[in-house]
Amino acid sequence: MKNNGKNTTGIPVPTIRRLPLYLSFLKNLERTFISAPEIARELHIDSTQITKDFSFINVRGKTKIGYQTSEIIQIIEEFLGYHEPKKAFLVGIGNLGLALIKYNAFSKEGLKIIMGFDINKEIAGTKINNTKILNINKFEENFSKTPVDIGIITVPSGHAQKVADIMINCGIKAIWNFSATPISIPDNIIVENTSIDSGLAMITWKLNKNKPLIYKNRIL
Amino acid sequence: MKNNGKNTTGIPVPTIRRLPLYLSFLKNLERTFISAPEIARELHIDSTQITKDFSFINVRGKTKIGYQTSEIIQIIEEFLGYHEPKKAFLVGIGNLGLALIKYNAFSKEGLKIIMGFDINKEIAGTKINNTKILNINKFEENFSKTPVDIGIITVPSGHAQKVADIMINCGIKAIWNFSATPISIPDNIIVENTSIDSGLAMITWKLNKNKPLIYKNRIL
DNA sequence: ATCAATAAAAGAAATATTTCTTTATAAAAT
DNA sequence: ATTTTATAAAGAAATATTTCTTTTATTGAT
Repeated sequence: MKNNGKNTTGIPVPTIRRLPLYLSFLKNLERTFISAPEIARELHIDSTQITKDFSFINVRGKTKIGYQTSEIIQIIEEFLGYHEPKKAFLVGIGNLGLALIKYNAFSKEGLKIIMGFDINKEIAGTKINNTKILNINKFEENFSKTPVDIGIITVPSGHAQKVADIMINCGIKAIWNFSATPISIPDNIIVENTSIDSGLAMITWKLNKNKPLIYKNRIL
Repeated sequence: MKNNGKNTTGIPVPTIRRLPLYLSFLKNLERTFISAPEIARELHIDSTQITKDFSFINVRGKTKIGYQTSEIIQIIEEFLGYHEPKKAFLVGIGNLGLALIKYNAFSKEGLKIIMGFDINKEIAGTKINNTKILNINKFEENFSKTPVDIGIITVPSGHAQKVADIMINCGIKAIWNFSATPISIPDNIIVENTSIDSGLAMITWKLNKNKPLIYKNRIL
């Protein structure tokens, strides 16, 4: 099967994945200016990669001084759309679903989980952190009333596809899939698989190899 | 800063990250044989990439027939070390920490969280899913008694480095960091940052770009 | 038995990403 | 004012990864 989509933006996907890392680091920093080599030492990322990453999103630094932290933060947040919050429905009020609903950081990162759904009838009608939980059969109805951009899937593997189908049917734009099973979706819908298992795969593989540094760059 | 570690194994990191995906897909499959093009259609990954990935780990298929599912499963599990379980201590019994401890799949994936720790004195002494929860000041003591390979960090951002320091001090081999803040570690310790934020960054960026397919390969 | 079709395998090519090298610049020190 | 030093910036090179192309093998159909 061929796949003809191209990364036409010129900005590498790994760069985008590193941005939240920079953001988190810089926000905990009590400094007005910081140089790329300094960030490099702390984050164990090659310093030229940092300057390259910054240049992709048009963050400019001053020779001998470094980059202005507030400017980097502002530009990254702007780039990632933190200032125009996206709404989401979450399906699967298990442990992970609960964790995500309660995860405070999302609100600062432009994500609002405005409703949760589950098959379990006992939790339907309850509230978690001001987020209403409803039965999954109310998904479509609520979507029509208040459409959201993102559908978050935190159900057990076996049920992920069914949930995805409901979301697709409603016309959702993006699906964030936390289940271990990959889901089938039409090509015009955005999917992001955040698989905990992939992290575990990396760590166990590194452990088995028993080498200190496996790959050039720590943050893929 | 230069970084001289090389990926000397020849097997690409993205390939390793895709392995759990194949595994999950194949385990839900009631088939003795499957071809790469078929997997490709389901997973939306280029079929030649699948054959390449399989060839890296010495999975061999038969022309016109495809690959034997049980063989792929067996080899991937072997490669990722699922058969020789790794032990872990987890620090930070918040929502995410709880979710991970209760996450059943780990046991099948070669990870055993054998103890949990937190600063909250109220939960010290309790049990979650047969996993003892203790005060963080008991970490070192328990580590000496039953050393583990992996330390899992699920504390809020501000505390991640402190926890990492405790782990490093005990001589842990690998740290799996779920906090948003990157941690500083000596180069001989394995780190894996599983950042939920990086997934969110991707999804919001894709949404902002509003294009159907952003990158050639969906699973990085 | 031969032919057509499907799919794996291997290698080549293309692309993406990282790393290195050089140059330019501005601040600090002499 | 001049020199030194730290650092950003830009481009080149190297490397890694993906995608394409060709070859080969095997099944099933004629």
